[in-house]
Amino acid sequence: MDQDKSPRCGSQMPDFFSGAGKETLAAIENLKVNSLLYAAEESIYAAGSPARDVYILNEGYIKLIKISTAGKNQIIRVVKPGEIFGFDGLVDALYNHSAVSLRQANVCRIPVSSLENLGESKTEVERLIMVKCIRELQHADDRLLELGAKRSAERLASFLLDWCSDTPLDKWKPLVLSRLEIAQLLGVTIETVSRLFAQWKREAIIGEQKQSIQIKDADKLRFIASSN
Amino acid sequence: MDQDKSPRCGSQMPDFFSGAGKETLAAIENLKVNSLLYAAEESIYAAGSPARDVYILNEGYIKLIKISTAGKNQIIRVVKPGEIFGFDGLVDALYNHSAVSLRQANVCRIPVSSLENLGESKTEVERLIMVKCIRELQHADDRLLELGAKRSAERLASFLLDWCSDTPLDKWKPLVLSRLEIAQLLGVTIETVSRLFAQWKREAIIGEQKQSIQIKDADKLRFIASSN
DNA sequence: CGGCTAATTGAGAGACGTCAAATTTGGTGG
DNA sequence: CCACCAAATTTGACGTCTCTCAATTAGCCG
Repeated sequence: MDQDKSPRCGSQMPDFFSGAGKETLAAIENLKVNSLLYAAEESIYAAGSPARDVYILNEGYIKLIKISTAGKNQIIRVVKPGEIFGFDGLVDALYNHSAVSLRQANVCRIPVSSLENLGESKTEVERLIMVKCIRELQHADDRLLELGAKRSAERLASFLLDWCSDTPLDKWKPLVLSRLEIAQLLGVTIETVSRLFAQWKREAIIGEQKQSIQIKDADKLRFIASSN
Repeated sequence: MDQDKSPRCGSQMPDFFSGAGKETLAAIENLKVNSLLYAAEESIYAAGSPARDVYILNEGYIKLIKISTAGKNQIIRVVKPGEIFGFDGLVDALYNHSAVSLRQANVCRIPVSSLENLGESKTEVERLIMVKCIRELQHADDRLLELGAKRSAERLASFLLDWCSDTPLDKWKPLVLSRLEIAQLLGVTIETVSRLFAQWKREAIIGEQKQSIQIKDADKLRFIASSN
């Protein structure tokens, strides 16, 4: 797993650092961090294990999950290409959640220790991480509102709108998540998700084919997303 | 509101900076930021308004809230003394949530612009904020699990355990939140909270007197918090 | 074409929300 | 210090959304 012939970060500098200055880019480049390939459903790190590395997702999708003492899975967040994740190690000894690949994924693994030794560039990297953290915190705020104050139809509708927000209305958008995973993300059951999908397909609000979805009636979906 | 005779930050350096070096402390001191006094239920900033300042809570409690399009309130987080909050302005133009004092509160207001002009110390402040952000993100992870995967009794039980975690079992801990606010924090109704309180008081799991609570049977409460 | 998993669909139960009324609490002024 | 009022909390009865359990169907891979 560790030694594979995938290109190292240098040859495909992660999006995450796109805002960094020249010297920082060079410093990162110098780390010669290898990128790793994960198949679907592989564990990248587990909650409670030593948080030695920070990760950047080059390609594919990752889910960050937590499991309740009662054994229920909750998907905290879906990581998209270009994003950094797993930075608990900058503050704590252990990861606070688990990371699992949704499908084949290509990630850069950067040891926390090498970030600490970046010298001049360290502060810029910390600034980038601070910025990313603030954004993620805003996203977490939004999700807390979803889970705390909305019904299942509203949650699913806003999820679909958000998921397809980068896709033209007449295009198909790959739905990387299974029904179960959507359920675990939204804090509902798989049956509830399935029933809403079925209903909305009948009502021609959305379409689905071959793991891809399309929003056919965005207005109606937006109405559902925000109507008690 | 702006001009009040409360001491400025300098005379009571906020806890948040306690980890900072000498020079940074001096630089912050130099900002001569005034502290502000808020009565209960006053707005400190509103979601969607220009995020010009960062705040540090010296004394009292603040709730960060969001309101859904359907009009439901969700408490995102309760800010405790020594914590920084409202740092959206470091990244975005607008606040992503609203901040309201729970009771009388004393806060330091620091313009984002003055943080930008800290010179040498800027990077250390950014690092402190990064650290705080990562911690808050971990806390948000935990709350997403609560709201997404747990029943009302489990949510309330873990909230009480968390709220009282700094208090000896035989001491009374002031409960700053009303029933309504607890409900808005946990994503349930006020009636549900009230019923659980009543039941647990009957069963001598908790006690309550004059806005303060006490956990009488921590084991039982922990069991409830983690048992489906 | 079988065999396996994922997804759908139905029926029934239960947790929680909603609505309404009763009770307590806290604050105010006499 | 007490009476009084408004707001907060409690309690009950009822409805409903969502979960649970179970059976069926669809989709996919060898």
